[in-house]
Amino acid sequence: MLQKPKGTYDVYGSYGIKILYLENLLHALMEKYHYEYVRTPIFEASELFHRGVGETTDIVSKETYDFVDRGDRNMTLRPEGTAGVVRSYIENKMYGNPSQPVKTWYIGPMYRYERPQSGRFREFYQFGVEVFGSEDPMIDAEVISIPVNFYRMLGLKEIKVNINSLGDQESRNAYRAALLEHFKPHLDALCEDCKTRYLKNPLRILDCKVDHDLECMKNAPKISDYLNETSRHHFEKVQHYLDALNIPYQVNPNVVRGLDYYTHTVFEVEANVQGFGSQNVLCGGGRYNHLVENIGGPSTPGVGFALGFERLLTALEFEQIELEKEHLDLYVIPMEEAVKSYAFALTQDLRMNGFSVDMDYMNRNLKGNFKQADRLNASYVIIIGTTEMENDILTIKNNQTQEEYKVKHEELISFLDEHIEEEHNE
RNA sequence: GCGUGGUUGGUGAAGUGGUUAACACGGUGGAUUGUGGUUCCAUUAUGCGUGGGUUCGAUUCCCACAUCGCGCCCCA
Repeated sequence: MLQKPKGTYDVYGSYGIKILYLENLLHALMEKYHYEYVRTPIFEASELFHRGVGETTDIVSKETYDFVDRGDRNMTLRPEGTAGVVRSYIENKMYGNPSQPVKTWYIGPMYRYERPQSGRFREFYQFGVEVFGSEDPMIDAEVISIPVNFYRMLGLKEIKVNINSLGDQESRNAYRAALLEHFKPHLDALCEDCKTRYLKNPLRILDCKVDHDLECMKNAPKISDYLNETSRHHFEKVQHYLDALNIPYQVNPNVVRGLDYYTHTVFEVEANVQGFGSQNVLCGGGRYNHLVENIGGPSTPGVGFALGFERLLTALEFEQIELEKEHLDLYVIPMEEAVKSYAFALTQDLRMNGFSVDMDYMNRNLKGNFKQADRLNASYVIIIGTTEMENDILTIKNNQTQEEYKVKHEELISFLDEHIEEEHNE
């Protein structure tokens, strides 16, 4: 038996209904926020993902899906959305748009060569947002508000917003130096991973789960003490605007995010779901004022975030939140061979009039057909026998109340408009 | 990449070195119920992840591989 590749999954059945529901919800939400849709290639020149990300590059490249195409070009399946959108922003000269800032959203599959784990796949779907061209802290708050509102709409109650500021380049460098200085005498006490982090990415030591309780972790220097005037001011404004939106948050100095390109605001949204394990961060993002420049564009500030679908759906499951159910307006039952084409044509006609309609294709008996109608969660059932066909009068039954009606064929649409409209309004 | 536990039908699963792979749900057909959602009957895996080995014989033992789960690394 051929199997799907490791770390991938098929979408079908009820999972498909959920995914489409989430996507439609996000689509509608983005229209309200007035962001524009962008779609970039699933593969890009490898170089794109290896630039602007700083010194963790060697690690990052090991976790991407790389391949050489027939023209000997090094290509990489995108591991995230930001780089591609930034590339597109530069290449299409969106910085020249008369309308600024440029606010974009995207949705699609991403690829990382990692060991699959709970809520983590090699092919996974992300939704994200990137805003270019404004340094206003209000934009930071707006971007944070998007996942918060989205999760609220879904009914996730136990969410926690953690924010932090890494400051501008100057602040960040000063802080980094202070961290190195602080941990130097304690190096022996740190775990092996943290020793590596000390060399590669000292900020991430603060994130460590193993050394969490060490004394030298607790009294480590705080980024807030190293923010210069501009950075401090920006961060205060972000909080001010979040307050204005009534979004609860927590300033958490340990939120540092993985990559080096972040400046000023960084944030994560966690789900505090029972039994959800270590993978409880639902989304993350921040401001990147130098990324566009690093990738070869004009100096342009940016803010963005991304959220994963897989982990979100796991969280919704844990919280037992039900999304859309399968629903059908009408189920058509032909009672015998002779009326099948009549029933078939009726089905088609009703579909073109805006109803969701299905019918029996299995030659089931009446009992089996009612069962099928229940399975499909049909609101109404139309039973067609020879009598119905000859008189052109249809037997239609409300599947919940079991009320039965006889309706002339030509009056069917207005009958349904009336009755099914009611259902939708309930 | 490292460690660890799984892999039996449409689903949840029990089980054993030797030909009936339990039970439940679901599916289909039939009977009964005035046109279904009740009850009853029948039927539903020549098959136990893949490949090799041990054996007279393996779904059951051993090895390898694949894959899923959990933890670690990493998390853009």
